[in-house]
Amino acid sequence: MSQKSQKRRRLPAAEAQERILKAAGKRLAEGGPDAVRLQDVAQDLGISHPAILHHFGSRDQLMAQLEARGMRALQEDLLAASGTAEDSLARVAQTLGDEGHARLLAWWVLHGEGPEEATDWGMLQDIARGIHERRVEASTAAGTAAPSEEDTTWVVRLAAVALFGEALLGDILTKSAGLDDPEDASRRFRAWLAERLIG
Amino acid sequence: MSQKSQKRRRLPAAEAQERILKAAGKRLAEGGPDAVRLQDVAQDLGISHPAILHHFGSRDQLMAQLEARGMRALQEDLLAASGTAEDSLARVAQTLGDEGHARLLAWWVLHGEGPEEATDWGMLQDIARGIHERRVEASTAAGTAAPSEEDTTWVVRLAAVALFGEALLGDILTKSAGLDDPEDASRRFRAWLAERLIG
DNA sequence: TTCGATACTTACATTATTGTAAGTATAAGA
DNA sequence: TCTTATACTTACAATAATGTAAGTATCGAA
Repeated sequence: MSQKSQKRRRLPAAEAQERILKAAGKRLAEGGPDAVRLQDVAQDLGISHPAILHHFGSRDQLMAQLEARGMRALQEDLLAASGTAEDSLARVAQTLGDEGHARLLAWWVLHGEGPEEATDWGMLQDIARGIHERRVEASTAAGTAAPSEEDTTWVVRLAAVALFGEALLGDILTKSAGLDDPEDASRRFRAWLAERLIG
Repeated sequence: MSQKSQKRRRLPAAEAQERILKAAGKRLAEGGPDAVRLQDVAQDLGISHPAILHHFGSRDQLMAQLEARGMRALQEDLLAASGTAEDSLARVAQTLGDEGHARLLAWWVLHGEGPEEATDWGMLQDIARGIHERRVEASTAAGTAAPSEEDTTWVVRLAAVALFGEALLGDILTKSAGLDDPEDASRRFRAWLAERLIG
């Protein structure tokens, strides 16, 4: 069934590594760190598992690169999403949910030894600051009292934990509520949440 | 170092199983399903790993009982917490966070094949209904417009995902914000959230 | 006190997974 | 075309996990 070894293909190292990281990342997002098995990843790619060891040295080093790569992608997505004022909640939600980043983050948090050092969470402070500025502007434009900085901190924190939780639990909650379209329920919930967070 | 086998102790089956479940549950909450290894659990208890197999037949059956037990405990805690009108958010938060239930839930969600069937999520609907009644009462007492049922649905969903997310991400977010006392930050955030959810 | 059920142990089988050794073959440069 | 570096393969070693077989010892009851 395997396609006859018509001629061994030999990729440049960079591309081979890229493919391996992608395949491993898929398994990581779906089943967590323990689901990243060299043999499985190798089979996904139609190569032998020592080929992976050849490129990465050991499973641990592969996982380290995966972590770094994943967190970098999450950061970039978050930054990009938070930059667009309009509809940013929906964008972050998509980043967390559809892209599987929430699951990745959850795996690392649960695993207890995530990429703490590798990740520059300071970025979140920048985002919070940016949002606070916008909130102050909005309130002055509306002639209402400006929100305190602490209030913005909590609003951002609420958005973060709520979207994260929604990405993980949304489907279960929808089912438990007796609804049938998780997509729709999630969308309406996020709309309601955005309204409530801004207003 | 191990205490000399002075005399083999022989527990009644029920108690032995109880101890095994407890030890396995601890490992489950800390490291997830893959961290529940028969040999480790056995060592925690000072017994040999086939003793566990003797009581549970297989690792899978042990995990099944763990799941059932964990979800039952979570449900009971949630019911108990939601019964007390005052401060119920804090109680649910404690149930989710301190007791490790949020982590358990997360593990199962991530693992993809949680105790779907075994768990009666319908309970959540009952809780939501009870909360809605209280909200309506409160609004009539205050002379304000009664909230729609849908609004209550979303409020409950928000509380659920936010507390869940906070239980998992709280410490990281606190650290990233440059604060130093995660306990205190979490408490203040929950207080702020309660205010905002009710008000 | 004896006897039977069974909670538990030791020793071993099985399997899955990571890692190693040694060789093969392909791409690329001289 | 010859050569060299190296991407990759096959075969195997090492380890760690679950599960099994057979026996031992303890508790409870007759």
